Amino acid sequence: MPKTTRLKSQEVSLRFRLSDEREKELLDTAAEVFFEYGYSAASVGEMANRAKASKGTYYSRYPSKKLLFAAMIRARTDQVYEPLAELLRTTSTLENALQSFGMHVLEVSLTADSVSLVRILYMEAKNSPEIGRMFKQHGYGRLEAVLVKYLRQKIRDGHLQIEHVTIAAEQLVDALMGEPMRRMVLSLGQLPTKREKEIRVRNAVRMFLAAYGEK
Amino acid sequence: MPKTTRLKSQEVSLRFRLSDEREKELLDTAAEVFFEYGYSAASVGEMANRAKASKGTYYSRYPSKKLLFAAMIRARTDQVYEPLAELLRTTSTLENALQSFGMHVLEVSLTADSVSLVRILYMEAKNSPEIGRMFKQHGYGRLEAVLVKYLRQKIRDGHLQIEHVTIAAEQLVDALMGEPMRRMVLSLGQLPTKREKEIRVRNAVRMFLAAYGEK
DNA sequence: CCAGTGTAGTACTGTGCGGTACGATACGGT
DNA sequence: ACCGTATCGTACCGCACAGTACTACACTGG
Repeated sequence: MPKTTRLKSQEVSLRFRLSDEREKELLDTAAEVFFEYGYSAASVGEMANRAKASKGTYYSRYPSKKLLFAAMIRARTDQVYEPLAELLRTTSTLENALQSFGMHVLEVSLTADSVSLVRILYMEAKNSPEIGRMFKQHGYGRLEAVLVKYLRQKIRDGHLQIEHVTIAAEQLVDALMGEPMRRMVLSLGQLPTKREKEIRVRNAVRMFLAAYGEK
Repeated sequence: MPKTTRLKSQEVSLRFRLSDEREKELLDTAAEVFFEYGYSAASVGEMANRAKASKGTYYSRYPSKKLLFAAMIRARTDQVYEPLAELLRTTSTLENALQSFGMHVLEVSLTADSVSLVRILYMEAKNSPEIGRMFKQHGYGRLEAVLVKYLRQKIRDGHLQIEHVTIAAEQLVDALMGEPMRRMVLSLGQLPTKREKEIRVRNAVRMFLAAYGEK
């Protein structure tokens, strides 16, 4: 904030050519430390050490630990959930489309990084509801949106009959990844095997189509 | 734990008549503070103040903050999930049984307390996998177990056809409470209304029966 | 080669916490 | 009435951290 002000007051600045890269490094390191210790126990000094930076550098770019955290969350959320925007462009069967959508969702959602992200978001959303809102909006809300849009199309085409589309979409996604995600978040085991993912996806999709598909 | 040992070694002790109550108070206050601030940011001093106790009292009963936390988690987990043991004793229709099971699960899982519990568990399980295991074992694992047992019975009776019973059970429960729980944990809104609960339960159960029920 | 700017490194301040120690007190059992 | 024990209240220690300040260096553009 003070920095921004200063930049503005000098109008044009030529200082930040490599700075984008460096900013990414700084935020990645911050994420690493935040994810490892949790918000409160994470120390900005530790981040500085790992990033071979100094606390001053962090504090010159982000006026407080809290705002550093927010910036990090925003960057990571975009990073993890952006790839989902393109899903379901497919033109194949309904079943195949949902099947491959499911696999993609599991693939992208069950990485160590996104698990850490989810974990810390769940915790910090308690006292910062805007964090929760941000995650809904830029995070898993995207996933839901793309699925709902697809489902509505298929309803118009007469291939599906769903009364509460949003709820149905949420329930499909939850059936897909609820337990695997919980297992990861609770440190109860390794990532599911490809085989387990397939079984889960197939069962969820079948259940969904049995209830809402044309017959 | 040390207390228990001491009791045992002296065989019969007459010291702790009121102590059970007091222990509950101490752990409840600890939970309050832990839930409010998160593990790291919670202070034992604050707990002592709120409980009109002294830090010494806490430290005489629990040798460290971490073990206090563990004791608290254990107590809360039992407290929240014990009532689930009796579920599904019902003798009514399959659909009605699942329906009422679903409503009970939502009822018991979506209280402010159990949401706080889940939240902090998700966070702390990262570096203490035994916390995660404890929660699985004494917590939502009970829920799963009772459902699986019931489903197996109904499979034997020929009312259900399920290949992967455990996965099916998990997916049913996730479809039931995934989104409402997430909304609570992310501080995205109020508890679902009775009407929303009913819709979610009905849709989940229908989906489940459409896939696995006799037809 | 120089001026300007960002930053690593480090030292410092203030604060708050985990954990300990201890005196005063209340109370139940003999 | 006396003893033993648990606890309260409080003061204390050591430490770690957020945030600040300053110095020395490195780079970049002219």
